[in-house]
Amino acid sequence: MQDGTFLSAGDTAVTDRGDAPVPGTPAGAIAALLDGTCPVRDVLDRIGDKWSVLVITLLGDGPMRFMELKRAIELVSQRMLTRTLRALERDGLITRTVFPTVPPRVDYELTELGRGLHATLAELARWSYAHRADVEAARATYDAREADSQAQVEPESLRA
Amino acid sequence: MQDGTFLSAGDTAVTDRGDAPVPGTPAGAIAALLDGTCPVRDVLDRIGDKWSVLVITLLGDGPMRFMELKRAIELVSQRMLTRTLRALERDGLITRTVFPTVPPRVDYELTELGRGLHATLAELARWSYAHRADVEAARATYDAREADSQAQVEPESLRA
DNA sequence: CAGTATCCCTGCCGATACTG
DNA sequence: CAGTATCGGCAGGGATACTG
Repeated sequence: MQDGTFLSAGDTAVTDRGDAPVPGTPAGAIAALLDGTCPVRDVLDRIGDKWSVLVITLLGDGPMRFMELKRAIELVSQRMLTRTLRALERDGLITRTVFPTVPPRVDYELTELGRGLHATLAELARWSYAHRADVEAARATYDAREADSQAQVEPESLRA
Repeated sequence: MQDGTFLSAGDTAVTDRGDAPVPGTPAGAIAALLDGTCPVRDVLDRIGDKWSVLVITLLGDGPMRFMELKRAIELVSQRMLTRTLRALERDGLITRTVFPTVPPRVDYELTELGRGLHATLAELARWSYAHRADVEAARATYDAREADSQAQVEPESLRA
């Protein structure tokens, strides 16, 4: 299974660019990525949704109960918070502890696995934050060019 | 602006867990994250979509032209490939070079910024791949528990 | 070849109401 | 408090047809 592991996520380090000429393109790995066969896709799907990263981040500072999370995020609907928590629990990233009191109390906490992802996400966040100016500048430049090319087509509306 | 930077992505390293007790919960940072004010959300949105990571990965091995990418991914629609490439270009992650030949030829290539993200994504991919078994096991366990609890409700259908 | 334009459908997600 | 159930909007993304 060490043929076309997506992003060379396998055994060797590939932090920099092309260390291998790439045979023909890892078509197998790509197919796997789309089938849901690829473990990378799983994580991508999880962090791609609107709330998971937020929850993982909040739980990075220790366990919280349902309403604590709800109030902390505040813009999330009850439905989505529940779904998000269930998905994270299913993937073994958080634990769900029910205290059979009345009213009920449920604590959510990162597992060891969850803390690992939390750390990796922090890496990504750090990169994003460090390069926020570059991205913003790139967008400004791009949008300015767009506006210019539009300006050469639209002026007729002023001559009407 | 060093109050509640999301995921502590600011100036200090936080690779491991909670190094600060967290005052009250960084409500401001969370609001910013949802407003689109947060640079982390930008990256999350980008890598959260279906094709961006794939494209960045493929371009990690050098420039490619439109049809090369299309054929490499093969399941992507023309429409979505174009949109993905435009978004990446706008964010300054790739460059688009048009050769005014006939038929036209367009090359896409990672920028310096893009190569940085490529490296960070490789980190994430490596983590995902390294822990794929844990996630799979967690899911199996979870799903088995689910099936069990269902089994105590459903049997009536067998007694009908 | 490298796109743009149009149609359409699925599923994500929010709002609301109800329950143990 | 901590959920589940149901309805509905709308954006992401695919299929197809057309263009420079």
